[in-house]
Amino acid sequence: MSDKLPKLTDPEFEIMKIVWDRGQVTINEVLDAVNSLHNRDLKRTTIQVQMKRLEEKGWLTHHEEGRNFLYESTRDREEVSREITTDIKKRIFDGSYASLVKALFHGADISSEEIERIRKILDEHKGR
Amino acid sequence: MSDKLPKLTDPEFEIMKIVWDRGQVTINEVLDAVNSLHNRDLKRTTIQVQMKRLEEKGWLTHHEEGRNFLYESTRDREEVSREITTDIKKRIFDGSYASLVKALFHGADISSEEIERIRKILDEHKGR
DNA sequence: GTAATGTAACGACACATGTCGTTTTTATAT
DNA sequence: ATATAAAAACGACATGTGTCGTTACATTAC
Repeated sequence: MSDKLPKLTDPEFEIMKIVWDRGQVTINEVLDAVNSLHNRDLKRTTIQVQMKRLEEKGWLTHHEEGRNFLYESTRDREEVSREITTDIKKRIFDGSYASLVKALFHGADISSEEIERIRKILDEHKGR
Repeated sequence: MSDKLPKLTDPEFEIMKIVWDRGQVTINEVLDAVNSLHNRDLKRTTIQVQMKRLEEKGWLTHHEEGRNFLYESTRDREEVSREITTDIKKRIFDGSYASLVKALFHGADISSEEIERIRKILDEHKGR
């Protein structure tokens, strides 16, 4: 259980997603990915500063690779996803799984496949 | 489906929770609740400014009641909860319910009651 | 009617965030 | 060794946040 890191802002989270997708990235890769994925036209320095701040906050590390820095995440994507959902559950739904799930499904059209998958997940937690 | 409002910060959300709990509140009620619930010692002006900003953002309205303002939420609590979970699902789990639920349950000890309740919720969504 | 008390309004300030332009460094190609 | 090109560092700036102190206003108690 690694330490709690400072919260991510939206743009920071977008960058983290790209880092998780690719494992190791240069600033330029992130720049291109952000701009094409989100139809933006951010400048290189913008991404650079964001990533520097992410490093200051402990979410990224880098090492030099020739002329470039290669950045990678310090945190496992799944671990972070879990933390986020758990936090939402606690903060918004008073810790109740059922309340969260109910809010999540309310008025939604879920495919039978999704429902089956979720059932399976439930089954795995039967024993405990 | 009301308009998307600006995101809430953490302190703002704490205030909204208190407002939802009570329906109509004065600034002093919120102040007392925040300070006792979270062991803080915030000043009245702090809460006042927060609530004013919440009103500017569209989350609260107020009317005068004698010497005080009475504030209330413009948004239904459940509706907001739903929006938040749906947003998390989209932004973090690429829209997959199953991924979210899986992350949520990972390594957790859920009571059989909770599991049953969740099963019921699933059943209700069977038909569609 | 005036004093005391409780509220709302105003203005402030430090820190974080999102975004860049410019300068310095470093590596590569001659 | 030097010019060029790419990348990193630096510094900046507007806006948003969290937190107050102080001032002005209204209500209640004499």
